[in-house]
Amino acid sequence: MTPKSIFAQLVADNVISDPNGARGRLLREAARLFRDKGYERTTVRDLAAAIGIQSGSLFHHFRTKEEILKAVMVETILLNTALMRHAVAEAQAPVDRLRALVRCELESINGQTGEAMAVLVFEWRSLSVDAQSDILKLRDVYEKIWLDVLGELKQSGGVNADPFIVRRMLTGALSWTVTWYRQDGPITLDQLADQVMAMLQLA
Amino acid sequence: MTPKSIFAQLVADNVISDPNGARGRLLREAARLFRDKGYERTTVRDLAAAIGIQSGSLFHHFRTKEEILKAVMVETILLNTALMRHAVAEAQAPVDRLRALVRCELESINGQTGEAMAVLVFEWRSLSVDAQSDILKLRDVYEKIWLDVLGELKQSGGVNADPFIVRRMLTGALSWTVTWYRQDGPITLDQLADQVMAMLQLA
DNA sequence: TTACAAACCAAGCGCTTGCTTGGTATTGTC
DNA sequence: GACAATACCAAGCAAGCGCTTGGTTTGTAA
Repeated sequence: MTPKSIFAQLVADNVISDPNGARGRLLREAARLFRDKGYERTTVRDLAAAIGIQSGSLFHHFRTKEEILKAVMVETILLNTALMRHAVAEAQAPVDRLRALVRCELESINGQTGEAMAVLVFEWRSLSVDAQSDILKLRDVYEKIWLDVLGELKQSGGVNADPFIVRRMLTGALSWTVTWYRQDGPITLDQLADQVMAMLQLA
Repeated sequence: MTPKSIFAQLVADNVISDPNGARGRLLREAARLFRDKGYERTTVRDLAAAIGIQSGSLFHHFRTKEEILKAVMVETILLNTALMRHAVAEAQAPVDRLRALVRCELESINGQTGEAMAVLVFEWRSLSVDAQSDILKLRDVYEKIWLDVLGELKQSGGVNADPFIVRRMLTGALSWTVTWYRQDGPITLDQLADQVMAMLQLA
């Protein structure tokens, strides 16, 4: 299963929006604008202009501006949970599974879905409390994949620190790459994943 | 030199504002509001109300709202650079110096100056480009302290990964603690620092 | 007591915001 | 080709925003 075919399957199942449709196009542009300018600084007029419609017409597709932000986050989590699941399934040894997760999350953050992932990380506070708890449930599913792998590694002696804490530290470390890593820079995502493993003395 | 006396010295030297004065009080409240609600969602009326004056009166102390954000960031960096310098000076072995830096940054993020540090990390985009480059210069001084210590450790074989990358990963990991660590929770900041060192297989 | 600056208030201006409204094209279906 | 349903536009409203203004109070020092 390639990332592309996973994506196509989710679109077919109506889990995430078709990027060619109006809704999907808006969500992609919204993610880009939200990351570049922040949710608050992005106006509904900006969003509408990005897909070439009037600002009022936005509210035919979404009831509120916040609903757009939430949709970006929900679809991003669902997609990346699926990608993560497949990445971990293809590796055998616990260390390899961790590397696969690291590599996959780096790809999520710095690849195609990077804008949306950055929004997920940095625009959390812009959501209402209700929406936050909805997203949190989806995140728990995602996080469990990580915790299972880190738990294995702890038992086998690969890591010494607490899995929960390691995961939280890695969340911050990997998310933060969005602020400094450039795909067109001197190091590849594979090399970056290697550096992370080296930092943890696991390679 | 205790953290308190370092703070007092900086106030005496007019490097940072007296927390009892109007300006210092506003900056502390601003940091709290900016962290809790975000810069954009915090209005000048919120800021004024927090120290009990009218919104217009704010502009007697600061020319613009952005100037308040910038002041929060500048003072925070200057304070923490000084704290960091003293922390690293008191440790001897490279590993101990790294632990001192980790411990110090955890304190910055989760202690008294936590609100302001969170603002520094998460409200970066809300600054104008000019203000960003001003802050960046101050950050470089701060970062050099880290890079020197990590460079030593790399040479002595304590770490295998690239110092620049390790620092960036640690920046993310430690900053991220602001989103989940609680001072009144089950683990202390010292234990958290130990976990970080264990994660890096340095303890 | 006077003089003057710093600190503050009350009011509101000009603008932008998210969102609504009433109406018009466009599309799919039988 | 009739007929909804869908997608969109043009206009604008009510509220909130950062900031300004003219004037008053408070602190300080001669």
